[in-house]
Amino acid sequence: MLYDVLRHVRPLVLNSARVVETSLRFDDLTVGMRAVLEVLAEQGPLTVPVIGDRLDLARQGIQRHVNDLIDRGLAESRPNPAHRRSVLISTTPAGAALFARIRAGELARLGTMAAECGIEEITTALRVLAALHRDIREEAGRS
Amino acid sequence: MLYDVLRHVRPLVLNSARVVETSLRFDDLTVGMRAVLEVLAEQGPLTVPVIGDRLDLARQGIQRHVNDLIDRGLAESRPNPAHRRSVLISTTPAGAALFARIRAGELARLGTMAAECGIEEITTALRVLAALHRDIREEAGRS
DNA sequence: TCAGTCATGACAACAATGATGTCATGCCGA
DNA sequence: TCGGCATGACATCATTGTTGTCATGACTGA
Repeated sequence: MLYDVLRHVRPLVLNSARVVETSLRFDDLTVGMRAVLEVLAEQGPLTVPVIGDRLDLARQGIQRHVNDLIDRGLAESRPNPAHRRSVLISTTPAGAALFARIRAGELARLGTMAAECGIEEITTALRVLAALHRDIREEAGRS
Repeated sequence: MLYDVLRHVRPLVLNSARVVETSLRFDDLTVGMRAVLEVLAEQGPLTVPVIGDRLDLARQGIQRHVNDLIDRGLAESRPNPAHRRSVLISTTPAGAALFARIRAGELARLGTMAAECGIEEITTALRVLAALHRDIREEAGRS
């Protein structure tokens, strides 16, 4: 049963990435940059390794996305009072505004989907996914 | 709410791919080859374009995985009675046996996960994911 | 204080994979 | 029969996750 859940999520991620990507292309963004922008917009200034933890990705790849965002003026680095080398990354006003617009568009599209599912069903799905994610994440960490 | 579902599935896919990949590395397989092998093992002989439809991927990429599988003796092509050029791809006995072993291992690992979720909750999650997948797939197809 | 260890940024190389384009050829419907 | 389409085969490219390296700052324990 969980096996069928996992079988569904891969094409789901693929297709949602495609949908998101076509919208993003207009703004010259990639899905990776969008993911980093989301974390920055929601969780305030963070260091690159911390962003990697949030997204379950290595810091090296995050660094690329952050550099790309800075090049586009969507993110900026500020001094980290707790660490001289490890700077804090945050969105610029332009980056925050862009991500707000992107998310609004995505929410509008999502609003029409899975219409037959009630809020309690979606909540249940979210809980199952969170539990599965937690345990698979732990299993992945063992390697 | 659906937004939070989508936010969970991406790292979930990433981490499950990592877990699966470490097991697969032992057999010199990639996740792409494993995905094709799964479709072949479950849905009998199929043409390359049909496999692509099942996985929501372009036939060109599938062709690479199929060629790799054939190189390893895990899949083979047989004449297609309905089409002279478009051959049918099927698993070899070795391929079927390998995938059965792989899946057994994966199921064993999955058995310990999301233990606090009941069968009806997982069923609900599956239904929500299927509905979301269906609508996002349609949205992706429009581009 | 000092030495060893770790975290971090910066940079590089690589592999997997999905996207895209092309071309020749077989298939199918008008 | 002819034109459009599907298919295999081949090629190229971009994204992205992985891995390794190195210098430097931070931290910990003796």
